[in-house]
Amino acid sequence: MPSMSQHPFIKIYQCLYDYYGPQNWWPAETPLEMVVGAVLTQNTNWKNVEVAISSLKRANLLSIEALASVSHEQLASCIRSAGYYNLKTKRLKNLMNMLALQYDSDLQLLFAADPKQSRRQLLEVNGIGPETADSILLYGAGHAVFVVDAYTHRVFSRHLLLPEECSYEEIQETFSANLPPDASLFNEFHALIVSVAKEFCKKSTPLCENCPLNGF
DNA sequence: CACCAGGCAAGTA
DNA sequence: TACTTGCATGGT
Repeated sequence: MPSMSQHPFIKIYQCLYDYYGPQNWWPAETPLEMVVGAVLTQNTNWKNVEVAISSLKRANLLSIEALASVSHEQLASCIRSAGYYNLKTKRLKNLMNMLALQYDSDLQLLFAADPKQSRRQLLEVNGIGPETADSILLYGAGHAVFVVDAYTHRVFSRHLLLPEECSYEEIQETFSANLPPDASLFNEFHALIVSVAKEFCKKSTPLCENCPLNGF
């Protein structure tokens, strides 16, 4: 029988899952909504993103074609609440244009392609970095790609499970090497890390008092 | 008032 | 290559 100790981070995952239960990410009604949300939530509170997505729905702009063709001004005003709205307007349009050109405006073609190829294509878009690309691959396409974010680094470095100084790829590789490659597991784990970071591992509170991860 | 939030790219030396 | 800065709203 395969030993669980082949995958040391499983115990951390189970600890968080026992504490919080399933998180049911990504919070989106459609694949495109997920993709748009991934751009809008860059360095931004999710609550502000929800308002922006509602605004996009109301304006009937949640299609690749509409987002690509709408004026900069109208799109920017719709997503104003998500912050960096001029920047994110360009980023959304860059991404929609790539999807139109490279994937015939069909997200399913992007999702069905080899994840390494999809990732390269996404990273070529100005405004799409590793976290946004990997979020789309995991939560949109359902590929077993571990998503790293500021919370991941803070929680794991504070609990001495990762060094303070390490790159995105190093963190991602650490998780991949210490977990079975299971998209559902990666999905829940990332969302659970966000939950525990918000409750116990805040930037302003250097000590993670009563954190369920104390002891690892 | 200061600080923070599910990043990323461009500028500088 | 390694640091720094701009981007911006809304909640605590």
